[in-house]
Amino acid sequence: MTEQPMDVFADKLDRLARLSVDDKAAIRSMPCQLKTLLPGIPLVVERNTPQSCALLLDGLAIRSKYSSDGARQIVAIQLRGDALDLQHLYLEEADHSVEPVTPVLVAEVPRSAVRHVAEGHPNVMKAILIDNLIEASISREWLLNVGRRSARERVAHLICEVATRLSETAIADKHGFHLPMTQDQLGDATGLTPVHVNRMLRNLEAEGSISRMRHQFRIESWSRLTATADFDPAYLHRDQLRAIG
Amino acid sequence: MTEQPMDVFADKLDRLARLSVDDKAAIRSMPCQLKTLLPGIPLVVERNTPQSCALLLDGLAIRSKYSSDGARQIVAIQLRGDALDLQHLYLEEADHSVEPVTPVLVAEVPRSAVRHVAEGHPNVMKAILIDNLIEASISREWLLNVGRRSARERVAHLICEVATRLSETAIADKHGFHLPMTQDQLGDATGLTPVHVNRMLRNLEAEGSISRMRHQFRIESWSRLTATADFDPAYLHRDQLRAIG
DNA sequence: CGGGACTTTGACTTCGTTCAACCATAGTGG
DNA sequence: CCACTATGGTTGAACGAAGTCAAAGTCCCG
Repeated sequence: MTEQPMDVFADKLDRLARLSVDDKAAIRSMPCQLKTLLPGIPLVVERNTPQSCALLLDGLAIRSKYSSDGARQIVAIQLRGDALDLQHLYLEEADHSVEPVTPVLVAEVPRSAVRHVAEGHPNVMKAILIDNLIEASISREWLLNVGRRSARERVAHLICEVATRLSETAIADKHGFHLPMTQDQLGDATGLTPVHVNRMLRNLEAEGSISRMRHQFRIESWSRLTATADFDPAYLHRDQLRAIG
Repeated sequence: MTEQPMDVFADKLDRLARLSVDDKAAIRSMPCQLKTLLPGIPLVVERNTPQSCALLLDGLAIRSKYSSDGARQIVAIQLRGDALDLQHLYLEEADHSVEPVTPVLVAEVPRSAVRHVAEGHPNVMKAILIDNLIEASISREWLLNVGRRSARERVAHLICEVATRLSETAIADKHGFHLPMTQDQLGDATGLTPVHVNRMLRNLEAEGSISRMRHQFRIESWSRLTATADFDPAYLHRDQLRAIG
């Protein structure tokens, strides 16, 4: 993390929509505050009005919603480099919560600053729009996953997605990566119980698709895993991203 | 429909983010083509590159995704006044399909025209962003619905959502509205089989929450229905919309 | 080295699915 | 005007995938 945090943000948005030198300068000039947050300390709380946007510099976070009887549904997983609260940039009330899964390092920018830069720089607004379009595409795929796939397929699909997204940021190649989520959390992401997630993981291990050691995953057969997961990465719209340069 | 189609579009976006006279004029000047499409003729096909954005002037449409074994998940329901393809404005490949449920009347605008206006008019871009933010919030709620609620709750929740959204456009009050979806489609929207949807509908009727005649629904007890549905309309972000005037 | 959080396993239950038959309604062509 | 057909809705019985409950087992951290 030798780079300035706002450089990371500028680069991220630049990959979504080509930014001018001026656009990038505006982003870099935004005030930001580095924070480390621990699991249990939410970044955004459902029904509150968020006052800042955070960029996830390190660690793992989840977006979640709760039903009135306390059941949790995880609606997205956020990895290093993801923007954590562009979702609420123009909404008064947060419709879901964001919380760390591991200790996270974030750069917090006042919402007003992001709005100001976005409104004065069409390319920035456009990049934020595209970021949201991709996030929305991912939640539609999750809807298909949870609504129409079997338990086995669901967990395999989640593993495929995380492996693919992590491999972009070079934190993992497709053959080994760290996913520090508990089986309880994996269940809340897939609409299953933790007990059943466990059975499906062991099942995927038994058939030789993956192997695990603690939270370290290893893909033993990408082709078999994607086949059982019905995984097609088109919904991630990775082609949309310009190469990191 | 005495109004010009692009006036409807301008008004819609104006309710999401205050537009200037100039912004609205730009929208009105976009070329558009009225079309009537019948069920079975999709507006957008997954994996294609959409060349236009459509505004739904009348009728009912759905967004859907298919798993490789042919199962369908409906990921959104589009009502009169909804924009049908702002989702793909800046994405090369459609990640889901859009198809009519009833005959629909749409106004199609070339994608390039929408992009051009949006890029020259920050408020328009902002309105499009907000539209997408709200759509994304709805799919997160659907994820909670499908992932964590019982069959009864799911169908009750869907009915609450449609009733609420329809009541905004004054097509329905909360006590009676037309929802021309088959039980098969309701199942694909809730992650259930049509047979079970039927049982749940009859169940909701039996307890006196709703009544039906063909596809005409009537809410007999809004409080009971919302209670069984665990329905809280906050996720629709209706407060975000400026009044129609 | 003791305690708490997480994982694993087994036995049993349940919610929703599947399969299959039957009914209702609307549209069609003779 | 009425059979004929198609599509969608309704119901029941049997089945099965995933949930629930409970008890061990494992790992980490203080």
